[in-house]
Amino acid sequence: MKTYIKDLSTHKDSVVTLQGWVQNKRESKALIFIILRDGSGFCQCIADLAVLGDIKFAEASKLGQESSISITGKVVEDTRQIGGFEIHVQSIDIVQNCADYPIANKEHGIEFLMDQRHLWLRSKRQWAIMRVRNTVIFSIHKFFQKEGFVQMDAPIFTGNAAEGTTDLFETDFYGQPAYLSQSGQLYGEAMAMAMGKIYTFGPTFRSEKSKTRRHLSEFWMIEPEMAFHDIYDNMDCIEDFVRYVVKEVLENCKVELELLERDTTILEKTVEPFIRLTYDNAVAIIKGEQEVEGQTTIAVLEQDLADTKANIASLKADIAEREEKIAAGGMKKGQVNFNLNTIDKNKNQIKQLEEDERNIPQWLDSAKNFTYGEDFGGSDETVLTRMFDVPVMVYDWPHEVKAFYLKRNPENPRFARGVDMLAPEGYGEVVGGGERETNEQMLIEKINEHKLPMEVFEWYLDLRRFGSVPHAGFGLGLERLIAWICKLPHVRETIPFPRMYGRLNP
RNA sequence: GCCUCAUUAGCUCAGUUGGUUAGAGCGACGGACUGUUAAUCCGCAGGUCCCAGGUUCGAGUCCUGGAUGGGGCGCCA
Repeated sequence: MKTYIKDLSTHKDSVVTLQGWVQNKRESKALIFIILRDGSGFCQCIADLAVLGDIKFAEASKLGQESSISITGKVVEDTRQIGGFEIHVQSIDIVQNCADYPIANKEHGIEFLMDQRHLWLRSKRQWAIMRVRNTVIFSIHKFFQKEGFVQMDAPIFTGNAAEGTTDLFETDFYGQPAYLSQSGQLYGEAMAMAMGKIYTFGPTFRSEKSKTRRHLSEFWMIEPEMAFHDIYDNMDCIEDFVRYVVKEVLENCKVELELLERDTTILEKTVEPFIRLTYDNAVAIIKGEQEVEGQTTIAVLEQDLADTKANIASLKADIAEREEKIAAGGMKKGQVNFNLNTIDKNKNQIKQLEEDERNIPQWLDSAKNFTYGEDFGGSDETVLTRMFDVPVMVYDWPHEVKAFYLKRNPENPRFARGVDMLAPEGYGEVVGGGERETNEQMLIEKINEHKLPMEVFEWYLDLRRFGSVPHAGFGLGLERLIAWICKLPHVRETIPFPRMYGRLNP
């Protein structure tokens, strides 16, 4: 039976052997501090010259970052350490000593890190994110299984587009064109008529040339579909589902969230009811015509812009002050380095803030001039969710802007019964779904309206000919959910090897 | 497809109005020192200033075009 770092608390004061990699190392004449990582966690190991002897100690002191080793030593409680324990080393076996590991313990640029993705996955932040991803995936399955859903796999090769507008990746399927799946939903509907409640969990491909923090070319989507469910049942399901997953992460990923420095207040708020708004209502809020808790979006955004400007000014003042101090001289070298590093960090922050400074006025403009009847843009979602601290569900959309398969509101046919769930803190659309059209004639009209080839939808129309029932479902973007839960600046860090516009390797 | 910002040492960045031999920190390497938390201190090495044209007595700096990357819009989860 092997021992892992996560289980050290059960081995207090006994001697164990750990196998792993040198994450970092500090050395002196008689002591070496090795931060060992074994995939399950991180642990400081102290090697003493008096214990190891000259030869072994010299070997250990030469260990490069990410060298692979096996360490035997005593487990000692030490509250200063991450896991609360450290190892007093008795012996070290070197599996491989390596040198010149490319990723240093310092700030790197995103392009460099993405090129080193195969190695970057080993670093602490990425370790934490991948473990949150694992917990999210596992809890998604747990939720649907406990609710009686049947998991199904939709095909990845498809002969048609579910929604004509999106760009598809074309491949060659024995001489005829085929497209990589951009949604398993239509197949999910067929399966729901067989199983009652189903969910898909699979990869999705979209060749949108989008370079934003929310887009990947290959991402994972979860698509439940439920027979005898309407739009309101659907919203209940979305809410229960998202609440459950967030709760599971909060319970099982404490160490990871702490490592990511995630403020969990907003996540804990998901126990409260989510906000439900009709499209009309949401538009009024976006345009600043309707207040939320005494404030309009316009006022909030203008305040955000003012805050951003003030932040930039104070960071610049801080830099100037530090530069002045350094120039004045008399500072120790260590202090100078510290100040230089801080200046670098501030400059990076200023760059990000300056992008906000450029973007916020655009968003403000777009919100003020929002045309009723249009779909929300990314910035409109940001503006809307900025007003609330729980997820927002917007439903009953103008039918023209939504997919052909959505049901019309029988009381007001201008609206289609779609629903989008927008995550707080500016993360925007995480879920899109709705109640499906059950009337065959309405569907045929819509397919024609969208200029889609009727023949490939014949099988889909069969679902309306044989025992058609009200049904609803939604699609959840796994990476967007993880990005929000971890509060990451970009979805690219939520998937082991991201595929996006301009990025196919490694 | 459109808009915008950027590209200088292995990495993160300075480089003033165009002006002599392009700088710093981190990392690497050599040494000193220490229950250290990105330790600290001393020393040393390290450059096709993204590419191609142009303006100029003179270009890292200005202009034109291109490549690559960041961010935003459209589109979407």
